[in-house]
Amino acid sequence: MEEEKYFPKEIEEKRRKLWEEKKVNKVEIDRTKPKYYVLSMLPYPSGKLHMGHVRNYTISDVIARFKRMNGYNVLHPMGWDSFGLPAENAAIQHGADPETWTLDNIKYMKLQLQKLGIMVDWDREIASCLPDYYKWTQWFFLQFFKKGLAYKKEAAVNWCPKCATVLANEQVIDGKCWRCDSIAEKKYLSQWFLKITDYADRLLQDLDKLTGWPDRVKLMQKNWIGKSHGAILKFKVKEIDGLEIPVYTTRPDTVFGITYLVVAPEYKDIDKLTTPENKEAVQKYRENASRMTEIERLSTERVKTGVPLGTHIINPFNNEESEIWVADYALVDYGTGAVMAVPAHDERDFAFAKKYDRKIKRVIDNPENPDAPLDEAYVEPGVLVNSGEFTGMKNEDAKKAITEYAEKNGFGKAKTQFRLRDWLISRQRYWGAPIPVINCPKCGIVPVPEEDLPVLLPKDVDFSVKGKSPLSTSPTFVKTKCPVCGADAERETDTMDTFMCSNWYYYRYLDAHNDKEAFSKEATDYWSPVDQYVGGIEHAILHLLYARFFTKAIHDLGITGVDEPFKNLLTQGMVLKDGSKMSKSKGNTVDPDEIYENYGADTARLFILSDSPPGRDFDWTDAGVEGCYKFVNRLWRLFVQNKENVIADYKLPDIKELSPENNNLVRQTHIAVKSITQDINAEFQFNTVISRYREFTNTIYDYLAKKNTLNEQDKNVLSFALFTLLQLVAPVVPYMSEEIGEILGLKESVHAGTWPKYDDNLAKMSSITVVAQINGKIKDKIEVDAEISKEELEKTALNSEKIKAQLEGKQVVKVITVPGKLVNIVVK
RNA sequence: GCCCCGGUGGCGGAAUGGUAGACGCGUCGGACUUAAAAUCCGAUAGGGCUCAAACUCUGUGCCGGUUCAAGUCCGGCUCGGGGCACCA
Repeated sequence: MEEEKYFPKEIEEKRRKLWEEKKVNKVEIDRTKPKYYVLSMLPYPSGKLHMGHVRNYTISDVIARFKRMNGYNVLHPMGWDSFGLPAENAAIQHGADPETWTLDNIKYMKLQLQKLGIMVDWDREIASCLPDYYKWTQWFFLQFFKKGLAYKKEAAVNWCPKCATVLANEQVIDGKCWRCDSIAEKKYLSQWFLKITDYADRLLQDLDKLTGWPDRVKLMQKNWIGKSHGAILKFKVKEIDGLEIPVYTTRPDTVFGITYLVVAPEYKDIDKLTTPENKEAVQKYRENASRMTEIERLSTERVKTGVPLGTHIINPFNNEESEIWVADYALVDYGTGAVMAVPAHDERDFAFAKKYDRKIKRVIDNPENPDAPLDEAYVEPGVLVNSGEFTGMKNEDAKKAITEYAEKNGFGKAKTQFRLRDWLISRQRYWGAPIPVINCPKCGIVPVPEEDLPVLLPKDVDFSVKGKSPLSTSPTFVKTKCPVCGADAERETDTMDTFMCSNWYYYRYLDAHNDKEAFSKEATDYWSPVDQYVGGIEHAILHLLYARFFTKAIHDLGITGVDEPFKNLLTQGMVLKDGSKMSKSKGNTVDPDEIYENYGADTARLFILSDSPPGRDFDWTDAGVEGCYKFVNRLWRLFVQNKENVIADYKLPDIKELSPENNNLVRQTHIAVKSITQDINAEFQFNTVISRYREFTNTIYDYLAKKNTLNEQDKNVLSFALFTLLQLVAPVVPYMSEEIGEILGLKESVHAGTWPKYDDNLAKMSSITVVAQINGKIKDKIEVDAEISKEELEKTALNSEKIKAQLEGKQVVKVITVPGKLVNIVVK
């Protein structure tokens, strides 16, 4: 018999074109079905797909296909996070037009994605760099501005002195400029911020609602938001009437132990607080600090430094005077920018006090060991000493008592503090969405009227300009009229952080061509929230937190009804090659095109799901691809070699009428359906799903190996097994299963069909193996009827020859019987 | 430093407290072939005793505990990975 060989390239090419022509993945609102929105993090169009993309999109695609076969109306869209630095660098380095560069990459990568066989409704494709998209990014900015959620203030940015340019956080690697290795400095510029801190508490509290998120990610967000409880305490400055320094502390109980006070180098009142004798030293220290910040980050042993200002605070609790110092271990943008120093009970203050010979005053004792020497800061709970009327209190109680005392006397109050800072969205960059505001000399900051959106990116810019946004070099862009008073005015030349674009893309897919609004309420009401989000763990904090913030903000503006965007989250691990991270510099990357060419996308999909659970790192090996290619061929042969025996409209006789082998095969089929369905539903455990594919395939091969000829019953049972297998593998190997469905005479696409159901009564074998143990050690394995009663099972085990021999001369204390599993006989 | 997660054959990894190592990769042996590729069959944690089988002991990073029964639960270490990092 002439064997029909498996040629993946031909099949995949043919199928892909058919799917695209027929738009088989087109999806619309359909209220007759439950909806399911599966989303994968959209790629940056860097040039070529990498294996991380392949893994990400295969996972989401298999979920999408599985859900569609289970009767859901499934949306699985795709788009491009297409603003960003690489495009701009291409412009700087070889004069490319960022837009052309980006759109060319999109074109190429889109084909690569289509070759992967993902079921995407490409009519909903979006690209964040196109005006019909960024118009709405700008529109959202304006809504935030109107609500007071977007504001401008002076802020520190990373600055490369050699390139004379601002660096994004990601461009500062180990404290150095990514391009020239100069030490990055801090510089102060007026920048746009979004007030994410207004949402700190809700972002924290609502983490509890996200039961479908990995605990790890929720914990990372929780730490990032960093809520703490403490107090603001205000200290009068002895030398300056009316000037107070407020500090934030989580340890008001240690207030009697203050021996000095520290302000950050950028503290606003620092000039007032510095005496003329100290002016020079303080000035020098502050200059150094601005330069040293990043260098210091490099050192593991952070040496604390500081200089005194010459002024003093008065502690209102005991009227003691203490020096005020400037030290860079105080952070200007956390708390009040000033810290009360209690060396006896804070490790940092202790180290500083030792270095500069400051007084260390103990105010909390360990009740179990009150005379222990203070070799290091004592930070454990204890009892207050040397603390006036609070002496003798437990320190936890004293926190409250001292805060209340301060509040009553007007020099303090309780305070909840977050580590989360407002989100700096200004970028002095070209390839981003322009911030839609106008600076008018008379009216100040004026938002661009909504009807004038989008504010288009100009083409006439100089990319090589240093130290400011390239937009500022455009003669046509900057000069404009004030929309309020009509006077000559200038446009804002900063663009928005690309995270602002990726904040809301998953809503645009829902109504991608709407030119009246960002998306319709009808579309978001139907599709939101995202049921399953799939993407890399590297976005655990920033993107996922910004997107949550965005959703809450537009929820409060009445734009959507949901206040959490992503119901379930799957964070997939990295793709490694032979144990180490794939990277161009190591030369160990794998090109998806090459895999498509040599093995086909089906094999690539199968392999990338097969060896590791989705959440773990995955090691790509050449041997592994080969192994999966063999299995795909084995599957192909199983179907194609038996096509003569397959009955498309097979009928399955009652289980009681089946021959023993057929009975067995029917049961094995139900077992396969059950375990595969459960493994996908539980945790998207595709690695075990693929193991089951192999087991079930082996079962059918074994069945056939024992048959020379097939009678009618055999053919019907075999057809049942084969069609079920075909449905089960369809989400993972979509091209091959579609081709085989046609070869075997299916009238409609296997992907449009339904997911097989299982019968719990049939999803088990008629006889099972049970272990007989003595004191927990296995002594025998016995074959029993699956329906055997507990009593019968116990009797059978006790009657086993091996068990009887072992029980000789011993006394049975008790017998534990677990039906279907084991019998354990406890003896002494 | 603080927080989190892991440690199972040569490798990737399976295992609702109930047969540890499913499934695969690799390796070894065999069949088919003039030969090779492909394919198919078998073996594959370690040790003891055996010609062989049967049998038996030890094994999930280390030490201890709970339990009839522990890779799984609890306590204490240790090694590896990740997140945050002077947050007062």
